[in-house]
Amino acid sequence: MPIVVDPVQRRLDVVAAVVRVIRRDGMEHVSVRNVAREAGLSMGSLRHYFVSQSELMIFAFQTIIDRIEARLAALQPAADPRQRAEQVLAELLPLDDERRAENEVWLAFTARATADPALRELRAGAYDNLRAGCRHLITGLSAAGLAPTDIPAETERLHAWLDGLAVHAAMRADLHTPESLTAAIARHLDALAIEAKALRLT
Amino acid sequence: MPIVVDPVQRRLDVVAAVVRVIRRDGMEHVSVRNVAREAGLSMGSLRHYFVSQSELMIFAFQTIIDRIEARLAALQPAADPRQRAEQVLAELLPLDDERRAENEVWLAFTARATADPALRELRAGAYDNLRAGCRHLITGLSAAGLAPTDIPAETERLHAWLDGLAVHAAMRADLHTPESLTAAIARHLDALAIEAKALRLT
DNA sequence: GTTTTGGTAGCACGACTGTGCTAGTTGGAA
DNA sequence: TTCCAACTAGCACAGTCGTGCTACCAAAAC
Repeated sequence: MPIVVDPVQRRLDVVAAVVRVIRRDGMEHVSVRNVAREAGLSMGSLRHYFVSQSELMIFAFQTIIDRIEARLAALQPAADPRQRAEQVLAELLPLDDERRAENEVWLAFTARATADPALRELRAGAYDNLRAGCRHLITGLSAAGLAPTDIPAETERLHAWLDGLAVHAAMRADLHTPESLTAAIARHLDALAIEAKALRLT
Repeated sequence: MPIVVDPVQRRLDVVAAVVRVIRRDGMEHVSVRNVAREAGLSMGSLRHYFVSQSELMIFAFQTIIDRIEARLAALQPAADPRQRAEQVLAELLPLDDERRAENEVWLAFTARATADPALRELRAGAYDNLRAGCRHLITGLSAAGLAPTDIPAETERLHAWLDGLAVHAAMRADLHTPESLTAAIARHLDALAIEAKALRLT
């Protein structure tokens, strides 16, 4: 073997190249050749790590998903449900460059997944996981009297609001600063608490 | 001239073909050839109506945007702010096949617009218009005591929730029935009213 | 009648696509 | 040393891409 390079790391390097191409040129320019060039590999070499383009796309999407879920899992869970919710939601919104990139790429894959069965399945799984995470947050808040007791309804509302805000942040990054996004988080959580309190009094 | 066909109608027919290709095969298969075949035209004929692919894409996106905004404008505005809000929000969510198709295609264009300056501009304009519409609804609700008085904050919240729900409906059409979507609208508007009332009492 | 105009059709070109395939190269194992 | 597996490189093929271009046709204008 030549210079020993961890094959796992190589595959991740290729994913990084995919991400750069998507962000710079758009999903429609993600070809085997472009990715190979971006990764500094020959076509043949790239094909040694990914036998087909579809395998490459699936691995790239899965890697992005894994990274986001790993970051969430690594959070030191706050005991206070309100703090916990702020923590998790802040982790899921594009508050820094890394997450801005992730968010853009996520959207690109999400769109492509509509017409690609394999990507569709990955997307559905990620959707379900995020929905479960939202439900968990709402359950905690609700138990503390900080959210209404209709768990499914508030879960759906939080989930839709969260993804919508992420889409908006990707569409108009100039209008959505880290400050405005964190403020939006606080506002939604405040609203849930106020509503819960009002419902309790009736 | 041969059979006289309204050139405006022809262009709209081509847009319909674009929509079908996007829904059936995905945005990456929208080529001049595929669209021409889908529209029952030769390549040369298609190019008589659209000199370039980019002009075709821009016109198609603009047409979708116009159609949605025209449908909104055609609504008989209810006097009651709550009914008005329900009316408008229901018009913007994919409650029937026509709007499901529009929603899917809208998402595809939205993704493509990230790397295409011309589409980006159209998208930004549509975003601003929808945001203004949300602001209008919130202003009416707020004046009637049915929404908190922080107009910008509630506008952003409504807008994000709305677009997020539309994305979710496109991603998991099976989980988002017309019934669940209209229920979600009612729930969010109820929440705004409850919150407004609670804030007024403090 | 001829000319003009609006529309249709499709070939040709060069560029790019994914993938099959062969050849070569390198470093550790036998 | 020989051998082998991991890896790199890139050519070849068939197909698709957007677009430039010419040819053709039918009806309206002249």
